[in-house]
Amino acid sequence: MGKGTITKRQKELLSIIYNYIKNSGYPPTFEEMKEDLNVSSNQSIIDLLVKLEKQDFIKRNESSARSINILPLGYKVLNKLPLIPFLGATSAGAPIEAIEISGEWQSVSSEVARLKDEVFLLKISGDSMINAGIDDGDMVLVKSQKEFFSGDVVLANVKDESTVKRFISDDNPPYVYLKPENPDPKHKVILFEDGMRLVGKVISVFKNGQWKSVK
Amino acid sequence: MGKGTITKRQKELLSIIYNYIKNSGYPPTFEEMKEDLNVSSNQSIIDLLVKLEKQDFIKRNESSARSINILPLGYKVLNKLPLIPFLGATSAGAPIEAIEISGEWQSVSSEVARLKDEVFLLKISGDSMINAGIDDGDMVLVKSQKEFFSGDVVLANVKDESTVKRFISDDNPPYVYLKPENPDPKHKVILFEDGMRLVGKVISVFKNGQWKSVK
DNA sequence: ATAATACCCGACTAAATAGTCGGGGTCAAT
DNA sequence: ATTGACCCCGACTATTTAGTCGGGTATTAT
Repeated sequence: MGKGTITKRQKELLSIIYNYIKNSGYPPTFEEMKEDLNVSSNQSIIDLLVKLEKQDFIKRNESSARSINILPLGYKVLNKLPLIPFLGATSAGAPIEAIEISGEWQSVSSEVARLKDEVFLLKISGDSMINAGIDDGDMVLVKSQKEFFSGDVVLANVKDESTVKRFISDDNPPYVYLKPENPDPKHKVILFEDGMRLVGKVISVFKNGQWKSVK
Repeated sequence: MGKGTITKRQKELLSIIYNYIKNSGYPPTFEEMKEDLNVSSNQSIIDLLVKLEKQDFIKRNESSARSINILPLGYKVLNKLPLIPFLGATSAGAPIEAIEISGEWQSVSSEVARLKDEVFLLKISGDSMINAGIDDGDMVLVKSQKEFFSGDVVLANVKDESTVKRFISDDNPPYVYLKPENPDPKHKVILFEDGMRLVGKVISVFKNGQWKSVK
């Protein structure tokens, strides 16, 4: 068997690693893998790990404890993503709400908590960004970050409200403000002032059943 | 300073741990934390870890390498969840597609890959479940799992297709099948047979701009 | 003044952990 | 028959890693 395939035993170990990480938040040691795989020799584990690594299912940091990463190919071969080809035409994710309203979701809460910092969806209300292709009721994907460039569509906290606008910053003359994308004069620019905070960048918008990137 | 507060140094270490996990997928060792915190003694790290632990910001597995978990309170104190109160009225998540189409997302790919196994969204095509409140074009949240109860709305793989139906299993007399929720007789029950596989439970459906749970 | 708290040092020990060495058995392909 | 891939054993070593010991300083509250 060559590259690209996986044997039963290799898959068993990969699955053990996957489950261990899922349950404890960090990867297993050799000892723990030996126990779970029901073998007594370190060499057995190493043999399998080396093969998993050669096929790009995992990555290891040598001489370092608990340092296995499962790579995308690894998740794929574990059949943990059986729907991906089907999902190709759709989209996927984890609504924070669904996770927080029910105790049923505790087991994934640590991963979700970590993920929540990175990206989240948001429902838009208002029409101040229609020229950027973001309409009332649309859902947008926001990536939480700290550095922004002029021209980014951002999610900002202004006083007690959150708003999505285009962020403009120019040095000459120096000015910084948030700009609505709607020609109607009732939408005014918001000068950047103390207490305002940029929360994240708006990456894409869900429209007509699919995701489009925001420019 | 008592329980519930956090000092500057403690927060620095917590932040170091957070970033390390985010970047490598597993927690740091004492040595790595010493380096990042710029101290030379293990005791410095232990002092801080013990205090973080007492305040329920982290959990450790004693005598075990790289075994720090950041607890929900820890994420909170790190101010990594600034939008949660606001998001309360909306929904959030990480579209798999958005992550895979752009190189920009590599840094979160390992978390996302892990999460993808747990929950994902799916766009429904067909009207076989309209009586369960799931219509053509709706987006549903599916939780990947292995145990199901009779009555659950499930995502099943039947031959080469995936379908969402209600799963029925009864002991007396013994029968197991998938049931459409549409009175039109063109939708027939699907008897459970070899090769069929239940992939996950349909938890909620996105409709009229908000998530509703599926019953 | 004294005590308590937070943070730190450097040298040390004990345990956990990854990795090595030199084998062996099975199975399928050549 | 022989080879190679795959998986395994048991004893071993080297390194990494957590934790200990006995201190110290600066700051703040009592």
